[in-house]
Amino acid sequence: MASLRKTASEPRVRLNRERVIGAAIALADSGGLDALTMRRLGDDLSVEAMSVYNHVANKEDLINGMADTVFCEIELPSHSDDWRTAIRKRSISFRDVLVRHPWATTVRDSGTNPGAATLRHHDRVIGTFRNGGFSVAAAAHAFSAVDSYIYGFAMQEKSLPFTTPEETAAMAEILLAQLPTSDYPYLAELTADHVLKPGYRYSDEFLVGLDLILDGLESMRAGPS
Amino acid sequence: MASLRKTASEPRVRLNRERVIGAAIALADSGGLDALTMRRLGDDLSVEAMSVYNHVANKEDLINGMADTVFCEIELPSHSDDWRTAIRKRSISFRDVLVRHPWATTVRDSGTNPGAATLRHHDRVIGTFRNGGFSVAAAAHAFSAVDSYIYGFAMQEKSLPFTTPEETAAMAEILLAQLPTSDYPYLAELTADHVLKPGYRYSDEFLVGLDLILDGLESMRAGPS
DNA sequence: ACCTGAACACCGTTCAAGT
DNA sequence: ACCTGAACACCGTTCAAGT
Repeated sequence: MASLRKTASEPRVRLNRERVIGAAIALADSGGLDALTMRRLGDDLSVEAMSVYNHVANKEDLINGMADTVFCEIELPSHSDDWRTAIRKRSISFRDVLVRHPWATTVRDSGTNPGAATLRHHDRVIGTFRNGGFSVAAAAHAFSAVDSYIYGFAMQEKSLPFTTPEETAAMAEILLAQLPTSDYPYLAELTADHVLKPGYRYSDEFLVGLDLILDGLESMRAGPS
Repeated sequence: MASLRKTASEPRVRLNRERVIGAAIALADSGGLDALTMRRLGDDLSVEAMSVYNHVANKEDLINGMADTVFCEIELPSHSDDWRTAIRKRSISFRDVLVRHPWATTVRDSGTNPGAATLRHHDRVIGTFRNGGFSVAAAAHAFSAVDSYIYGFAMQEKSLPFTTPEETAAMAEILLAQLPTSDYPYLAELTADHVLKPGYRYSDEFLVGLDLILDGLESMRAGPS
């Protein structure tokens, strides 16, 4: 029944790699990487699961393609901004992309053979540091520090079982109620005096840490190698 | 055949949660989380796969248990060190643990109901900042920044297809040879002038970024909230 | 050139049955 | 109380067959 198209005139779009990857991203966005199944992907494309293999070597190739596509969504550092502004903007954009595609935090396209989008992006980031006055070594340090922070923050954020301030507060109340507060006094203090403050949002921590790192990089740039 | 014990006198150790989790960690350490299969785990324990369910609710429960166990391996921040030394030591220990158990980088025990080891560890880290003179808000910032960095660094490190300087150099040569260097000039420069330098090891970047963050935290602690 | 259906070797998990 | 075997509903992937 599911294989019957609604009308004979339905224009049956030809399958291609781009459509396959797009549908796969949509599937992973809404249900996580676990929901991404070749059979389910075929369903979404109104095709048998095995047809997908005509456009993708295997699941690993599919996921690499997804990662490279998602990398394209990250705003490249602008040439007209100073290094700090440029890196700050692209870092914020990077995190936004990881929030939209949480599965991407655990997928490493860079592994063996990164896609073109990934290479171009990395080149531009390193170039931004170099043109901003960083030595080659300092640019390597900066790149590593900033991207490690972004990936790690996105992963921590993803693992939180709440997002809105209301959810956070509700969760914190429960945690605090069932926590043996005498065993974990500092955790209790942090929860009561910080997390439960009105308007608290873990995501606000992102810029605090990012600016802290950018400040450090500015000193590194100005100071000795 | 596999179900026959070698000798009748073999002392058949009773299964328990601890042994199950230990074997699961060993399996994931050597083959990644993909290699961790209930059936394979049963094999390693000389038991049918289904017996594992007597000691573990399901695979998710198993993985949570593994994460909490691994958290115990992280050196707690010492009470006798100043905050910076204490956090630096435990951060290095944290990364060491994630290098030993790479699968743990993508597993979040903290999610819904963190284990006792995780809670105790977090409490001690926050306490170290508080006793070091950080306000509650600053301690929250510090905790978030440091742990995001550690997780992210471990993830990047895990995804690299090389570890020793020799492997790195070999990999960099190949990359450089097949890279259209005119399209990616800065990536090429970084590879040629930095990565290919004798003794280069990506893991050395860890302390550079960590100390940069600790410097920033020291300013935050001393300066205004 | 692309799509299909059946098949294979796996998964996690349930459940009745054994001891 | 713990372990087992068969079974169920899934996986990724191969391959011969269709168009």
